Amino acid sequence: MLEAVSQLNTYISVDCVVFGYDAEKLNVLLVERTLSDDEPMPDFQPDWTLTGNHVYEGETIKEAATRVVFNLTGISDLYLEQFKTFADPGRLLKPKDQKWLRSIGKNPEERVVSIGYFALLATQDVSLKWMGRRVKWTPVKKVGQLGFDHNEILEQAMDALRNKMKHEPIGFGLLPEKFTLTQLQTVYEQIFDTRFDKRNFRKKVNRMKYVIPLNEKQKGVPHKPAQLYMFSREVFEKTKKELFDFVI
Amino acid sequence: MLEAVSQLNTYISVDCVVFGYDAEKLNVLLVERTLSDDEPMPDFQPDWTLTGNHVYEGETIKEAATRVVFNLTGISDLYLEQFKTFADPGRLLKPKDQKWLRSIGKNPEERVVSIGYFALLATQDVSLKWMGRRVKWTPVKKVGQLGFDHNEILEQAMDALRNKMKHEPIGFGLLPEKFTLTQLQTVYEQIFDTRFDKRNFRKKVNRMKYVIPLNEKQKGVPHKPAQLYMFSREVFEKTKKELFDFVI
DNA sequence: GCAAAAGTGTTTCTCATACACCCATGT
DNA sequence: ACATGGGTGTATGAGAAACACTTTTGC
Repeated sequence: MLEAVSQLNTYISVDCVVFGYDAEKLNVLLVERTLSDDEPMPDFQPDWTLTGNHVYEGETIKEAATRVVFNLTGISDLYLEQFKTFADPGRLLKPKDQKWLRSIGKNPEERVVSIGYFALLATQDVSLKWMGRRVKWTPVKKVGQLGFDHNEILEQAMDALRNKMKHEPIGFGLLPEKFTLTQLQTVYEQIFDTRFDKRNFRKKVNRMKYVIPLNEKQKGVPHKPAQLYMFSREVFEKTKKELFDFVI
Repeated sequence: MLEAVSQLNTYISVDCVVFGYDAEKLNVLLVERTLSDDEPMPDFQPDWTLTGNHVYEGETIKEAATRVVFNLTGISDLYLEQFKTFADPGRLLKPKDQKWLRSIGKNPEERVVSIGYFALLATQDVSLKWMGRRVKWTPVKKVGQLGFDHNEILEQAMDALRNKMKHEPIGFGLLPEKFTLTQLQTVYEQIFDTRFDKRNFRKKVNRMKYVIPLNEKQKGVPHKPAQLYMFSREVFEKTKKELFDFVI
């Protein structure tokens, strides 16, 4: 039984909001919540939660978050950022959450600290791994009621994502390595729920020396094939200027 | 003995990086770290740490952070933001940290989660409270070696402060309610370690409708007295526009 | 009257915004 | 040939940046 090893730290967990963009919309990775087989509980209807886990002994919290994402996606080289910690008493008071806590042998009165991370992926790069539970992508706009306080965590992750995307070039993390300018524009339009003018958007991107055109075009599309681009973090780090813009 | 009450949560603490601006430079609030009187330990030289405390039973983490700041400053109406959580194993392995942990009856092997908050104040609004320990303002640029991993936490708080100040109007939290434009400019110059052109700065601030001139001027200064201004969060919330600027 | 900081205007250049048509490909 | 998205230029207005002198007060 693994639990004995990690017992000491069952009160520290990481929850990962894994965002995956599929060329049309933003999705989030959910796993089914069931009770362990040892302890069947017929009145527990499975539902869905964000992905998360305890932090193991000796493991840093970022390692724990990386492990959680890797176990489900096989990907470890991705944008991953700690955005907020959830540790209020009574954040897991719903009857179903309490049942679940008891089923894994936890005292449901005890406070659980969840450190929230969000991660960015292009869904096309991923094939989901079966880890003994059902796993699925769900469009963020269609997420229903989640287990624990995960609707709250998802909302705050979206806020953090939007905020960061406004000022730093992380949107590329949602695209495949080679992408078209229309794909890039669509990512921002989807996440900010707005539209941009194509010509102005491209003029702006043109000034960003870290968005680099490749000697390559789309293939097999039933229209004029688009130029492919890549993002270079190295060039970004060299060319960015510090800015000062407390907002009007 | 208070400890019995809060025993369950000694593994969750908040650390508050309280920034205070004194019209010249940015300071941070430090408290002296000593061992409890019951357990004198002659080879433990007092040193300094950020302010922090356990989270009490039934208390939210933000309440805990507010309490920590209030106990030392008497102020509860201030900018306070959770910026990062520190929970890695071995973050308190220095011999002095281990001694201190043992002195309060904690197992030094056990992981301690610290949720980091930063707070903003004008030092002139504050008279520090004696809470059984020495407390002082120290210029951020002159902070020496702190206890625990608090140098790391302070650095990350500075990063978070700078980042937020670039894009949101929180610099006002470091000034008294009524301030001059030169004071405002100096805050930003100090924190970003740069200089701005006075005329251009004032033109920019002029466009910010939420920086409101008062019918009041400085008094008793040996030069032309400056116009006083205040910040209005309400006006800000109404007039800000969402912006889109992944940085060049 | 002098020391000290407050306050103010113009020019130049870059960027944001608004807007409509031709191009290359697959079927 | 036609349907589909790719790709491009110009004009206008706002803001960023650079730059030097006059004003008001306390002493």
